[in-house]
Amino acid sequence: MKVVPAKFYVGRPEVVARELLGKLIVRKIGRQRLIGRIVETEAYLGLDDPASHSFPGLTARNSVMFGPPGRAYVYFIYGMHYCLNVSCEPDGQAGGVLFRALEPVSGLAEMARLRGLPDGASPRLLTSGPGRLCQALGIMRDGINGMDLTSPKSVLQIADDGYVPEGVTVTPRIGITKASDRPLRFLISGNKSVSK
DNA sequence: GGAGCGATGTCCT
DNA sequence: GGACATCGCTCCG
Repeated sequence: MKVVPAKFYVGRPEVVARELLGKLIVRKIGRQRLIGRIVETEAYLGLDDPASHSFPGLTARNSVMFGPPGRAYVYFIYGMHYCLNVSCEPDGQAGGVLFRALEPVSGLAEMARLRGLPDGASPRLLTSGPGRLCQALGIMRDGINGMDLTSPKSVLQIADDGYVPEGVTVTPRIGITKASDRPLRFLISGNKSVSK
């Protein structure tokens, strides 16, 4: 199992989003390691994508999207949820991939605790949805936004254990009002942890 | 099991 | 002041 290098993220978001399927998100909290397999992603493009946070141009909030590839972009939405993205494209160009769902692999009891669910709760409820997966991994803006996901020292990383998805399904993106027709959502076909 | 809806903070106009 | 890349609860069948 090795950390995915920064050059992986230099490409276009729709390519990176597709290739991230099957990779692992590794979250270190103290001695614990919470691990989930990426089963659903969405690509958000740059200045030509009205649904993207980078569409209005560079602001304080979206600056990570315009920065170097492989960094965590975390934002707060609907007054109570966080969402996790990774920046793509070279430094100076906007683009990113939203993580929409994981399949829990390791640390399920701690994920349930962070979610406020009883130990032994259905794995589906832990990390199927962008807000849920952030809560299950203890991800918020402070301390995580801007973090380099390609550094072995980071407490949040993307890793590759060689797993290759059998099938990939492409659909329009979910929960957006603008540009909701573009096929930029990617998921592992038939996976139980994909969001609704 | 599905439709409807309220909660609630931050950012940008 | 309004929109928002969401979630979980209620109510109905």
